[in-house]
Amino acid sequence: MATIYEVAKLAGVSVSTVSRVLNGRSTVNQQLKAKVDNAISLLSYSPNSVARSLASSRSNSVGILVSEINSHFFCNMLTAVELTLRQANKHSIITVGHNDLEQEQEGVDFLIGRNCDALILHVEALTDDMLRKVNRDNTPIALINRVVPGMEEACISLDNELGGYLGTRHLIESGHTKIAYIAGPTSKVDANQRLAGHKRALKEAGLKIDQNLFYQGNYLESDGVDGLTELLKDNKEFTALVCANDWMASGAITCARDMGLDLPKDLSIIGYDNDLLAHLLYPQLTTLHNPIYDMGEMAAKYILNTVYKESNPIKNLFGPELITRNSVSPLP
Amino acid sequence: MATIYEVAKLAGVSVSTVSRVLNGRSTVNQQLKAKVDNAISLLSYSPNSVARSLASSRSNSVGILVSEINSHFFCNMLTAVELTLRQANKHSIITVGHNDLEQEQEGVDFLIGRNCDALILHVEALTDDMLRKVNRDNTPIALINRVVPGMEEACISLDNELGGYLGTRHLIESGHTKIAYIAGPTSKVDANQRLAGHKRALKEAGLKIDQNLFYQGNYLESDGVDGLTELLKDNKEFTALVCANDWMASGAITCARDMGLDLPKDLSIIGYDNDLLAHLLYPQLTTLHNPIYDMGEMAAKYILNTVYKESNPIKNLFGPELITRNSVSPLP
DNA sequence: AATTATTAAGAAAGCGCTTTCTTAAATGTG
DNA sequence: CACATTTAAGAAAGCGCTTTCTTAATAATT
Repeated sequence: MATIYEVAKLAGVSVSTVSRVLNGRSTVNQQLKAKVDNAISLLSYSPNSVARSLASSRSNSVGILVSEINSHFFCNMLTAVELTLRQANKHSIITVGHNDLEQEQEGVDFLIGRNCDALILHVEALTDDMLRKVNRDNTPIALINRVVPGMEEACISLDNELGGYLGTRHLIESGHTKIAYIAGPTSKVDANQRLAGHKRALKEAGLKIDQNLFYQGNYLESDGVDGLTELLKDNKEFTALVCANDWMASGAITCARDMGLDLPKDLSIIGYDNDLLAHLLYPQLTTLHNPIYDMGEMAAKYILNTVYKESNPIKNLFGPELITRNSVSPLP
Repeated sequence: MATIYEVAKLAGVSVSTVSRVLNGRSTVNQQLKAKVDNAISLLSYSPNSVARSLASSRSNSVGILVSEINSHFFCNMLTAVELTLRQANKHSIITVGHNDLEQEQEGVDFLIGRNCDALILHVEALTDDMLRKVNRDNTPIALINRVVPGMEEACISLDNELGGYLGTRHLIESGHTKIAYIAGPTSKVDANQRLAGHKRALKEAGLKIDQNLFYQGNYLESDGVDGLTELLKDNKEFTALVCANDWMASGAITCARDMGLDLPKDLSIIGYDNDLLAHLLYPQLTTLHNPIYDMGEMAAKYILNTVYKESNPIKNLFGPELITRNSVSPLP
């Protein structure tokens, strides 16, 4: 790899001049600029961004840390973030934290050590204090799916409670009154919010909350199977089932079919997230759209605003939207 | 952020000594080491990897460039690569090329400029020559799903032809003789290989290749719908359908159901890739497993061997495996 | 024409580390 | 005890850039 010195030598100018044409800042004489450009292409020179970054303490790249990378959900988010940043000529450095405190911590350190101009995080293990500290220490942060007190304007999140409410209300409006629920893990804020919305809808309709119609799941497909199996025991009565995410709904659908139920006539099912799989299921799943793509885009735009002087309008709270397909049937 | 100087000052030693304990190379006096360790934790010092990388021209990170990041396929691969590297204490810098020559080129330059010790690439636009050049220029490369003459040992690929053969042979063994085919784009090597395998199986069984039973698709779900619609026109006779990937098979299944066909009795369908969606479809899809996770892991191991002196056994060619589910029914 | 203000380009310092070179101390040898 | 050999720690150079500081040349002002 050629260095800036070789370019300067070949062009017969100083390195400062080369640096200037490289960065297009101060005006450089046209002829000199031409010479430099020529030398650059002759040597097929490409500046070393590590050196650049060290010297300028900027890097034109933002660090992205996600919990996992093995689901469509995160891919969707990453695609949006990467694309938005790329369009602004910024690079993405993507790292994975596996929901583990140590790994998330290490990931953040790595990204900061790499001179990232900012971070976009989707993390669970790091505490609010840690996040606030990083933010104070001169590395701007955007947070997805999390609200940290004191840095609200940097948080892009989803109104999970509203989604929970809308889903259950849809069932109620379709005539259902006996509604079972398979919940997500209590350790996750979003799962609790979704459940809270469900309860609000029941309450509003004057329906009682029946602990017999509740199953504690963990967001996995198998929890849908186990949950519905459990709920169907003892001939409990219900005509509709709310699952806190689409994967559990998928498991429930498989289970219901295996039990010989005719969907959606015998049982209406509703999911959450509008994952890619929702429209592949049979019957196609009615669910709540989780606009994670848009949220990723928004987080990127927030960073472009704070670090790179753009001025995009920012929206911090996103609303889920009911997507009606074929897994809910009205009760007469 | 504290620097190595502050650590040295606080510990009362020279920066060289701090650097030595940091890198654990030459022996350092126990007492001094203790002092340094103490100073490090007192200042919660974390070395700047940009500076480190510039000084040592190593970075302990490998660059990963993939075509896209919005599919389960790539996520799977990335997960494997990231995990394998992480376990060896190496970091991953992930970038996306969007199958565009300029973007792929830029991505490679970015990663090299970031002093990546090596690259793992899943690219289509970059030419063989370009890849060989990068490889010669001192940046070791591993290639996934591509074979570049002259650097075979760095290429991890799938025997697509074999998969094509196995799928069609499975149908033939189940008694089918009239088999339609929805192909992937001719611009993709893997698509052509899959088709070649299909033809070999037909030939071997003495069946003729019928152009009427062929549809040219593009790997999209909608191509499955369009393809089957087209094939069903004019009452063409066939009892089985091979799709060059699972997404097209998914489209075909939806289409078949919409046309009132009873699957798999009226039509056997087989896919390719064993994408996550395969087991969600109804009927669950018989398909060929594409071991992309294992391939990603292998590519990472190859890099660990060449750059970081490990010595894992390397396998360059992976074989697909038939996964039988419920979308193929035997003909009497 | 003499002075000041502006501009363009070079010189050099510095970003935060690693690593080679040097020096001083500790150890071994006859 | 004088000398050679090994070892541990510090000094300093350098990685490839950016950016501030200088200086020289040009333009503007009175």
